[in-house]
This record gives sequence, structure tokens and C-alpha cells, in this order.
Amino acid sequence: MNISQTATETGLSAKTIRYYESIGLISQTRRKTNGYRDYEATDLKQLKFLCRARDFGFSIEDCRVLLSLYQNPERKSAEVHELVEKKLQDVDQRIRELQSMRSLLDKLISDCPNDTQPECAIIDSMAGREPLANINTGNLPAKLTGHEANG
Amino acid sequence: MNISQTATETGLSAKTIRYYESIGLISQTRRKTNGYRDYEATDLKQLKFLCRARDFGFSIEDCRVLLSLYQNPERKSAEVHELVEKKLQDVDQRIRELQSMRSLLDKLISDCPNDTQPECAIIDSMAGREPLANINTGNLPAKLTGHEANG
DNA sequence: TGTAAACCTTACACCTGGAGTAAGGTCAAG
DNA sequence: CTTGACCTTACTCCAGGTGTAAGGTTTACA
Repeated sequence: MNISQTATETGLSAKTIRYYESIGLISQTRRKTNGYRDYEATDLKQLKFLCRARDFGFSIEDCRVLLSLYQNPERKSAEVHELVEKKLQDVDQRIRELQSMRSLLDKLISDCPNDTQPECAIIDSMAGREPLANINTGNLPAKLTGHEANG
Repeated sequence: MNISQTATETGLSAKTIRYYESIGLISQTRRKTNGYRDYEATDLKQLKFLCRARDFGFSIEDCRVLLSLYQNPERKSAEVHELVEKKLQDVDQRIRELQSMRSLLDKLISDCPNDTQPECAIIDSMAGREPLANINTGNLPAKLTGHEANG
């Protein structure tokens, strides 16, 4: 089977399949007499496996390990478990970081007057100034007083 | 002030500062007679601003816009507000994606026996097989019966 | 005065995980 | 015979820098 059909069936692009071969994630593909790559059922399984593993968020290097476990009938499920557990912790860590960032952004937004004036708590905050603290606009909403509760 | 001290004070690396100059995020830096870059107070403020904006998750291109707003005394706070609002939505989207990935990983983990045997629901799942479905190990826990509820 | 360390400069390669493009060979249909 | 779809390799490019090389400058110390 040619690479294009293989791409369609595995969910990867032809480009990606060639790339995986070039970095040794999959082994050199058998060629037809015309030089075209020729894939068969076991190759398709392997590539589908890789596509799913990538969808699960595993890096290429993780995939190398997962693939070797996939192909090793003497694997211990605990080895796989450990790898996935580690990945889960990575994902949790990234979620926490993003949530932290999210709450910072949310605070910026709620402090910004969102009008046609240049005074902006967002700019002030990023500039390291006290947001709006020393600017006497005379009509600051009360929400600014809730500021210190979030330090 | 030399670049090294500037890096220390702004929270960026010297490498990063040169990089920002090379891509035009900051303008060409004044040089001393020996060719060394020479930074002063306003440069430090600008670089600190960039460091914070990056910490908030803004891309370099976002930073270009934020910096121009920062330096424009006729800005409207609503413009800044909109940019930050958009960023917040991006972050929310990424959090949702990661949470979705997280729940998939979590399910994989709970389905894996985590022992010394090769039978592994994680591998099966990534291989596109029914996890453990056709494997008669004889001692599968009841949790596997709950599997079809998630198709 | 010598010299070694610590600083500075530019320029290039490298990282992830591919995507885009060029230049050319092959194959099937009309 | 040509057209278009497919295939090949090889190269560049993306973000946002980091690492390293090769060399110039400055400072401290003996």
C-alpha cells in the first residue's frame, strides 16, 4: 500500500510518516521496485498505535518506549502504567500552571476600566506599577478595594 | 549598564535580550565605544514589562502590541482589555484540552492491572483493541464491566 | 608586565513535531 | 502524448529561545 492511502487509514499525514521513519521511530520501510514505500497490515497497526499515543499527549521519545512495550510480549503492565502515570502528572502540572496564569489574567481583566481612557490597570500591572493606585481618576469602582485579598 | 547586569535586573537572560533586539521587539540598543550594549532606566522598564507579559503567557507578537500600547499615552484601556480577554480565552481552551487529555489518561491508568503480566489495557487501548476484552486471564476485576458505558 | 578570569561580540546550529515548497521521477487515464 | 495524481529527496520555516564556537575587552591579581 502506498504512503497516501496509509496516511488516510492511520490518521497521520504522509509527511509525518516519512518523518517518523527519518528519525527512526519506525524502521526503514520496504520499497517497491519503483522506489515507492510499501506498507502492509502490521505497519498500519504500528502507525495507528503511534497516532493514538500522540493524541494522548505522549512525546516522540515516549512513543519510542511505548512502541517497544507494545511490541514486547514479555512486557510488564506495571511499566506501561508507570509511564502513563508520569504523563498524567505532567499534564496535571501544566493544567495547574495554566490555571494560575488564568487567574492572573482574570484579575487583570476585572481591574481594567475597559473604556476610552489610557489609564489601564493591565498596563500598570505589567509595568510593575501599583494598578491605578496613584492615578486620581475620581471615579474608580469599589472592586479595587478587593485587591489586597488576593495577594 | 552592561547586558549581564541588565539581565539580572530584568529577569531575562542576556541571550534573550539580544534575541529580542534581533527580532525588533526592542529597538537597536545604544553602544559604548567598545561596542558593548549600554542599557539605562527606560530600557530596563521596557524589558521588565516584556518579561512580565511573557510570564502572563503572551506571545512575542502579542508583546509587540502590548509594548506599543504601553508606550502610547493615548491608548484606550479597552484595546488592552480586548487583547487580554482574547488571551484568557486561549488559556481556557488549552486548559479544556488538557483536562480532556487528563481524563483519558486517568481512565487508561484505572484500567491497567499494574502488575508483572503483559496484559495491559493501556497498550490494548492504544492498539485499538478492546482493552483486555478477549484475554481470558481468569481473574479480571469487575471494573472492566463498566467499560462499555464509555464508548 | 603577564596572564587568567570574567565579560562582551557575532554567527551558527539545535530543540519539538512536523508543514511547506522545490525539483524531479512514475503511473494511470484519456 | 499529455495531463494530473502520486511518489521521491532535500531544503527551509514555525516559536522562543538555548548552546557553542571563535574571538575581542576589561579587570583583578601577582
